[in-house]
Amino acid sequence: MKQVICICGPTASGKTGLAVALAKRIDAEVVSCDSMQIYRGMDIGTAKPDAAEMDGVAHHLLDVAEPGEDFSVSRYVELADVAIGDILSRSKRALVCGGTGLYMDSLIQGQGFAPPSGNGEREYLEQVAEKKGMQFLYEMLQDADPETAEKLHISDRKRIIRAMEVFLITGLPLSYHNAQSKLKGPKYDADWIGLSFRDRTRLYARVDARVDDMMARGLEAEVRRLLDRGVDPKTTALQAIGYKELAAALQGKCSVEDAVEQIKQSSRRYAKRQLTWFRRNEAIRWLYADECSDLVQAACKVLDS
RNA sequence: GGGGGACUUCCCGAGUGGCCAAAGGGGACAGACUGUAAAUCUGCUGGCACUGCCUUCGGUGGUUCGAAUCCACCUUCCCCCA
Repeated sequence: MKQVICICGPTASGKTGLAVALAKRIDAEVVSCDSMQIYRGMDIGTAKPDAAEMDGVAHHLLDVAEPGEDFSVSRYVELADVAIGDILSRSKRALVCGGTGLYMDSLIQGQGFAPPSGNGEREYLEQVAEKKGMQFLYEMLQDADPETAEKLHISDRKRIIRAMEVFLITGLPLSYHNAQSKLKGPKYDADWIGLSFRDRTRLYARVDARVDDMMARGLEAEVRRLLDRGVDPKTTALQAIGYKELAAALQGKCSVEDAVEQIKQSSRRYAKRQLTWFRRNEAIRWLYADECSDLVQAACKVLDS
């Protein structure tokens, strides 16, 4: 099985720096695993590494889509598979690094995804939800896929719609697809390294400081550029933290100062959610930046063990 | 110096005699998550020996069977007149 290294953890924990340093040490290339760094023109707010930070280490899966373009986990997995294949074919090691847990897990597990709709199934389901209400839609799912329905809360509109969509498109329940996918087992043999802080307040302080830094480096102008270019504020890319808040400020909905506070808070909560996601992965060997003086060495130790 | 107003659980903020450990919102914390994921959804938030008890609504002292709610005085803050 193909061998990869995964570096994950909450935002602002220092993943990028560790990945670059480790890559240089073990002759690896980095495969970014970040749902927002894929967009071109979104650099400051996504903390996308620049040439200096990359320090000569090749990075993949950055700038592969236009803001406004549809993107998804399955597309990410496709592209990342290609990138990893390419890296390994050149006898280098692949270092998957990022904070988008769903993308990373899907990639490593080789998660199969139901085919795209295309026939208006989602639109139809949106309408059902609108006109008949969630209770009705939820009952539809209970009939179609009781197993999934049981796991979902009735307020979980997005997932209920998706589960029903899969059923309408394939005629089979989502739970069945997932079970099938699981049977195949993981696609990669991954060494998992998690990077975090033992003291959460330290992590949050870093998050806040980084937001101030982003503002100092021109995040506001970056957001304005996207809006001027005609990128729809409702698009997925502009739902990114830092972008949605400043877009609102630029549209006069709040002050820039308020937006900045909002960004810090959203970022902290995001970090918290990432921690929740990764914590359930028992394969992760955690490194704590606030109690480890040489993270690269610690990471190498994990890889050797 | 005189007059008026405010002080509620981490924050904002409801509550004007029992149905109040105290609405609602925020934050924090915890969890979920499989083609929008930096998105979306859920739970929880005084203490405990927890179908009950204890401590809490600026402080002290009263009234009352019973007070966050009424009275007196005091602290702090705000506004107005001087």
